[in-house]
Amino acid sequence: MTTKKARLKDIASLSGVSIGTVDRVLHDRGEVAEKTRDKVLKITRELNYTPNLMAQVLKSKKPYNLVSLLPRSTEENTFWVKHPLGMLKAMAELDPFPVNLTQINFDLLSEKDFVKETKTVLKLQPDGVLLAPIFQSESIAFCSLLLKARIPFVFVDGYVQETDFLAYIGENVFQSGKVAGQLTEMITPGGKDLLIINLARNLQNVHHLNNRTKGFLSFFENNNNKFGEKISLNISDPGSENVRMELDKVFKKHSNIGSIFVSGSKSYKVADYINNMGIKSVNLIGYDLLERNIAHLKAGTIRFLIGQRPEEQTYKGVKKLFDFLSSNKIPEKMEYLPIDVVTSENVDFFI
Amino acid sequence: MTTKKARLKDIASLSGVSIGTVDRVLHDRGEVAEKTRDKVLKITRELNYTPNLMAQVLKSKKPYNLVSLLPRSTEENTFWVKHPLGMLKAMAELDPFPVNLTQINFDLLSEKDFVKETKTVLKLQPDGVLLAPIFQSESIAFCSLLLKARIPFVFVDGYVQETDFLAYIGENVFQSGKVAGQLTEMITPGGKDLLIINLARNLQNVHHLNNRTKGFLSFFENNNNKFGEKISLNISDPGSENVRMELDKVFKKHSNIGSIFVSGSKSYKVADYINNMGIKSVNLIGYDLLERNIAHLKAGTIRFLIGQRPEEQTYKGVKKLFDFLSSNKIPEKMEYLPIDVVTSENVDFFI
DNA sequence: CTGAAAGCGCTTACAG
DNA sequence: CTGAAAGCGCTTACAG
Repeated sequence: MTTKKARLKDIASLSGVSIGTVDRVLHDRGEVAEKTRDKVLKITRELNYTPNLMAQVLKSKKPYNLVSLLPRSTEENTFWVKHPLGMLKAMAELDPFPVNLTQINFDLLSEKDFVKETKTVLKLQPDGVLLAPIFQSESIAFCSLLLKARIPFVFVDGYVQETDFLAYIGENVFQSGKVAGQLTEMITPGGKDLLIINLARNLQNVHHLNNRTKGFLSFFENNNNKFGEKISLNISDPGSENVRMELDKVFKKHSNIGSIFVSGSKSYKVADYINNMGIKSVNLIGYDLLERNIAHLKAGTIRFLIGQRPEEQTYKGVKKLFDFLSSNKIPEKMEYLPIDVVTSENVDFFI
Repeated sequence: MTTKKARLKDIASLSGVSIGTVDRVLHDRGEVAEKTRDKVLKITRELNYTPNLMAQVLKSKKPYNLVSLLPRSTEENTFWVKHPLGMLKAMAELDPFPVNLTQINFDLLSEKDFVKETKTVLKLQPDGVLLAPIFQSESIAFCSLLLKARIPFVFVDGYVQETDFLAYIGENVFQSGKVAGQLTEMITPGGKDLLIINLARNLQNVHHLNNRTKGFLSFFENNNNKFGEKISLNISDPGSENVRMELDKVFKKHSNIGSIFVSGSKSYKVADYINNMGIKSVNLIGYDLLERNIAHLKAGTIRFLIGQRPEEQTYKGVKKLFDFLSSNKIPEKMEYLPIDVVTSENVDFFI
């Protein structure tokens, strides 16, 4: 273990050739006699040679160009505001290395804009791509172009099974729903009804939210069910007026609701309603550490938020792309991040 | 932003001197005329010069020698088994850089051994030290020696206010107790008694555990108290026989216990007891993702475990030492890691 | 007080 | 097919 690192020079002298030749062998640049090649490779293995990254980087002028393609954070949807921070953190750590990152954004609600921006990405001729595959079929098309151009890509937020992605970093959606189910079970008195709300404008997201809801419900399957009715509500127009109307209807019909599970990141909309109506003793469980969600968490209207570490997703995504490009490191393909259970008392350490 | 990085050469030509002189100025190696010095510094600032880490590292042969001083993980106490993993992860990431790490361990239960090993550390003449200051006064003595030798040190697990540490990475102990209190409040039916157990052999740890307990109790101060009695129990001999005896006494006296809070990492001992006695519907909340705790969590005997990310503590500790030594980066002094709320449904993503 | 040169380990033309 | 040399940006003796 204390042997010094082997250098090209060492391999060269042991093989009886020059370092230029060694380099040609190691980089498969051809023009080397079979016999020389074999000998050099043998010695390389014996010496357990790994290149000195410092020298390699110092020499090579060509930087790696990474491109990210993520939804734009908007007034109406601030979930995506954290993702750039993770990328910046990764870039800061990689500062000594020659890497560039170009951030491209698209409109979360527009397939057309997504397709347009995929073209922008391709024009940049990136060495690696970080992608949130919000739109399924459009993402498949884009990824097949990346594959053809031999550009590795990493998914965050979600993944598309049909593509040849380098890695996915993000939530296990089903299981995070199940965690929400467990928390709900713990804090809801027996006999009460449960209200399950899918609240999202983007229909493409439905798949995602459905999986969470399935996970949520799955928790109750094998537990002796101590609750009353499980009421499902889909709200596709998240305008406050519409949310109020929809919830009015439900609460008029059901007077025994004990807990509400909101499968998307807009639980604050439901919390607003609960506050406005002065409804007491209903437990609200939602997702994502948006400012407005956190305000309700601290005020007590929301009991639990489940966090999916958006920053860590993009941070790790950038790192994995770089490690793959610079050292050929093949990352673990599916990296599920921890499902954070966040309350008013520990939220400050998560932000 | 797209301006190329300035090099010594650029500063040299703009200042009308050689790069040797520029280097002398930047490293304060003296022997430079005041006037030259000023000019060089001015240009350096103007060009926004930062040295090329790659070239710096490539040139300098001298590696940084880090030393860690942590308790040994034992059969009886497996809490410390995770800490080395974080350090190894950091070292793997720092592989291209010239850093070494020597791990020194001591007996968690012996001040004498700790003092002995501090001497081992000093003999190694480290460039930086990572330390778990288990024994207060002995740690103060050690740290003052480090200070005298101008060796920076970072605390994990706990910190000693009286010393001049570079950084602390770990839990906010009081607040983590408060989180436990909140969870307890959420899942315990009104009117029930709460049992609070300090279970640890090492008396030095009492301060630590007391703080958690204080945090736990503080949660109930400002909430209208819906619970019955709060029973405190200190068990200093964690032998199973003794634990059984102590708990027998308590349960004989109190028949209305709704939840048990164990302030240390040995909640599995209490869980063992609960299982053996066939006690039902008591909520158990403990700390740390030890194997035996996790087994009880999955089996349902423990409801919540609170995690303090031991791996991340040492990982970040090593990184901060390296960043400080190599780039003079002053880290945030108090880095409180998130307080993880762990249940049977999300535990797998934490291990 | 200052400059010129060697060298860290690698890659990249170029000469043969 | 192979070797010798230049150079990436920095640091470190050495000469003057």
